[in-house]
Amino acid sequence: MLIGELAERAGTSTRALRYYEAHGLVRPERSANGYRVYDEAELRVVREIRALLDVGFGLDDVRPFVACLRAGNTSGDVCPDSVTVLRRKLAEVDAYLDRLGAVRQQLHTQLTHAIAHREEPCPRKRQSAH
Amino acid sequence: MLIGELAERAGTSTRALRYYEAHGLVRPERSANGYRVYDEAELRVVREIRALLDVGFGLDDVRPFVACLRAGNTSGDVCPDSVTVLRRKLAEVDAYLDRLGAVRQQLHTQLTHAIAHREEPCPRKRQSAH
DNA sequence: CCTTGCCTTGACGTCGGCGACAAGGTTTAG
DNA sequence: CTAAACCTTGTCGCCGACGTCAAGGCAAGG
Repeated sequence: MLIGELAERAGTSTRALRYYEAHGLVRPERSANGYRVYDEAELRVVREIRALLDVGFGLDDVRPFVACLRAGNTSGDVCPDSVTVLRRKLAEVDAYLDRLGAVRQQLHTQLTHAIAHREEPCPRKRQSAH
Repeated sequence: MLIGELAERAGTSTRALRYYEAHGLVRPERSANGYRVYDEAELRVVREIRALLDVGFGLDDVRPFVACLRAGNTSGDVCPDSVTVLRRKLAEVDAYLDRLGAVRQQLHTQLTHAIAHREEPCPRKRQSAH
């Protein structure tokens, strides 16, 4: 399988695949003419990468999952390093949820307050008049 | 008041103040030697900017609030344009909360599943043996 | 031979809110 | 005179996951 086919089957771009490779997440072989050749297993790897990136992981976070798949597991999640990352990410998400909740609360307060005090008590202030 | 003092009083940097100015949010006068001179009102403006940026607003989102303050209001929230932005931002935050909630759910599922299937049923697979 | 459609390796652009540095002017205190 | 501590404009760096040319090689059909 060449890069174009893999990209399409994995729902991504050739550029992304080369990017992953440059960062050591994918290692295709090369045919005589220099083309990248991927086997079927790489399709799963790339899909794992995509899935994790879509959830907000960075490439570094993804590495353990890829290694886990390469180790022969059917899921990239089951290895200890992956679990560690999952825990950390879950904690990060929780923290972010808290922050966002607080922000939401503040915006809500601000909005209701603003609507209550529409355009302030006095319509137009003479600001520089005398 | 010069830029350094304003920066300190507003809890930000001189770099940030010049940046806001470059984007039309603050307009200091200039003294004879070319120094930026701010009056007290600008302190409130800058604090409004900071507060909104800290909540996740972009500079463009902040503009209406600044204009509202400049129009003579004690709060930057009360003008219609500000209210519009507040509504939009609230909606954005809500949408993001939903997404993050879903992500959290998925991570949680993934994590519990991973812990349940620690290192897969079969300890070590002979992958190329044979 | 030519075109079409793959593939290759660079290398710069993106988005935002600044940080950091360069090279210089001003004012004040010693 | 000089150092210190302000100020000025200008420009590059950052972070991340790519998008988007650029310039060219290779395979295959008409």
